[in-house]
Amino acid sequence: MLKDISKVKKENISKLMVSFSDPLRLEIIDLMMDGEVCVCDIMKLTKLSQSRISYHIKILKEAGLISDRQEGRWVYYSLNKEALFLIKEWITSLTDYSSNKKRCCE
Amino acid sequence: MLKDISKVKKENISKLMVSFSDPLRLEIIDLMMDGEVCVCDIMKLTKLSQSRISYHIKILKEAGLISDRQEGRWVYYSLNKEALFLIKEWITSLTDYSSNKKRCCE
DNA sequence: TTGATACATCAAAATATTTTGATGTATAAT
DNA sequence: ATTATACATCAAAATATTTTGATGTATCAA
Repeated sequence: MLKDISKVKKENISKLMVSFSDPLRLEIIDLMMDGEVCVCDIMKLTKLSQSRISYHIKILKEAGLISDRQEGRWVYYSLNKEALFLIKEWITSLTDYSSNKKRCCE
Repeated sequence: MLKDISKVKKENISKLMVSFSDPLRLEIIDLMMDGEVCVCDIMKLTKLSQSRISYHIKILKEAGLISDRQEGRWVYYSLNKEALFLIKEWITSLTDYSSNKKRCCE
């Protein structure tokens, strides 16, 4: 099964996956691929309301997917590589599954 | 379904991520790491209702994450490696993002 | 100190997802 | 032919998530 990875991190994986599960959040993540962004950047680029963006930012942050850095009035958000590696590791463990064909319902 | 990796991407990624976003589905995925399973296997192992399992199986299937193979009365489900590689590739593209620090809101 | 900017947070409404229990379909065994 | 098994599907109810609009807080500039 998921061995060592699952024991400590299953909760995290779940939250991370939820954080990826909204199209708007995927868009925001997409924007962060070019570097740090602040909410006003996202507003300009997506034409979405501020509170709506803040809401999604919060989900991403609580999942550990993004980090923030305040500078004066601005808060800069960026992708958290550690979290991305965690997911990648988990996906890799999935691709290593055994393809045994089993009889079921015996 | 997932054939043309570079082209389909975003829509599929979104569906795949949604399919990962439910704890029950993660459990089902976990069970599939040991090889094929049928609904009755999952029922025995998880003690969940049949229709509940079927519902989640459907989501996973529609996202392209699992494949099915019927044999008599049984339907065997297994993880679809192509889909897993697609996700991995996407996550990899995220980890390659640039970490530029930019001034915002100008 | 006043006003503007950048963002967070809140409660209510809108919307989407999940669960349940019932029913349907195909296969297979008697 | 009848019955049982394995699973799918459906509609309604339960639950969770998202959106909206208003308000709050901190920073900064005049």
